[in-house]
Amino acid sequence: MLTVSTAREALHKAGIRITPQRLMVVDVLVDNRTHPTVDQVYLAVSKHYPTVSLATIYSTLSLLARNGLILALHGGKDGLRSDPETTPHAHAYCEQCGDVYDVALPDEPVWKETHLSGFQPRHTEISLYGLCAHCAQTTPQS
Amino acid sequence: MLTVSTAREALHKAGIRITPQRLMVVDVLVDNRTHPTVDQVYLAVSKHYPTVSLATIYSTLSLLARNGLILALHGGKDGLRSDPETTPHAHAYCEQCGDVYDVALPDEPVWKETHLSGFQPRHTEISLYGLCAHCAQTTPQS
DNA sequence: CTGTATGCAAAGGTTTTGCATCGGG
DNA sequence: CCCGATGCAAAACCTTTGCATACAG
Repeated sequence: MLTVSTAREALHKAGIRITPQRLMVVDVLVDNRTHPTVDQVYLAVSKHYPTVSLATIYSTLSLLARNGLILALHGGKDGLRSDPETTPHAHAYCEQCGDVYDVALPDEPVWKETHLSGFQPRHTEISLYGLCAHCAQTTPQS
Repeated sequence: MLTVSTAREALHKAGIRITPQRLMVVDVLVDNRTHPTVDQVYLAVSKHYPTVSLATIYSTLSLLARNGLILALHGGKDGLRSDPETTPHAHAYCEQCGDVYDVALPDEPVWKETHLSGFQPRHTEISLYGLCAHCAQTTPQS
């Protein structure tokens, strides 16, 4: 799980500059299980650092993702979301309310190595689309 | 696997009008294993139906997806792609050349029912990001 | 000091929308 | 015939880019 010190360390080791903006983005994501959109991260950082720009948020998120510190989620329709939990798990997107939930995976690998035919995966994204428990009640059947 | 007649039947059963544009989109996707982007579908349909509009392609693809006739893939960076093969399988996106490959899955379900905590999945998308066999050679390591 | 990161604004690309017209059932 | 589908264009949206300035190391 992401922490400010591990992020500091990892970025330093990769020869990447530690800036207050980057630390602020990390700080917003630490222990954050809400899978925030880029805009939500931007707003949260803005509160403590009002002059930050959206472009910096994008660049920082992609930097953190490239260095394996966070995951980039492409499932929803609100654009990119971020997840500080990088251990394997799936994400459930509610098509009604838009919320995103974590879903645990079995320990066995999901796909067969022999079926990759030479493809070398770097990261995986498993997305479930449907209705969350709450919306399934209020919207019985579509 | 999608065919023109199954599509006709399914749309008719759902009380949805059969239009030449819609049939043309289906026709482009039948037996198509290239995971075409929206634009590629548009161009292919345009060849036989020059007055078709991009908006119609979007609406038709979303219609077919809503009715379970095709899958919508959100993995790549070229926007939405379509897949007429709706049985469970994963997709491998090459970050170098952008090509999309099919990956077979084991027969066992991927996630634990008990971990869905009430979420009702309607469809699933499993995306692998990395380098395809060809690009892995030419671009040894990043 | 030096070169990278930032902020700003503008551009880029994809997808959606509004509305008049067309045409399938 | 009628209501949904289409085509067109504009709008909305998310994300990237270019460039001058600021600042981390």
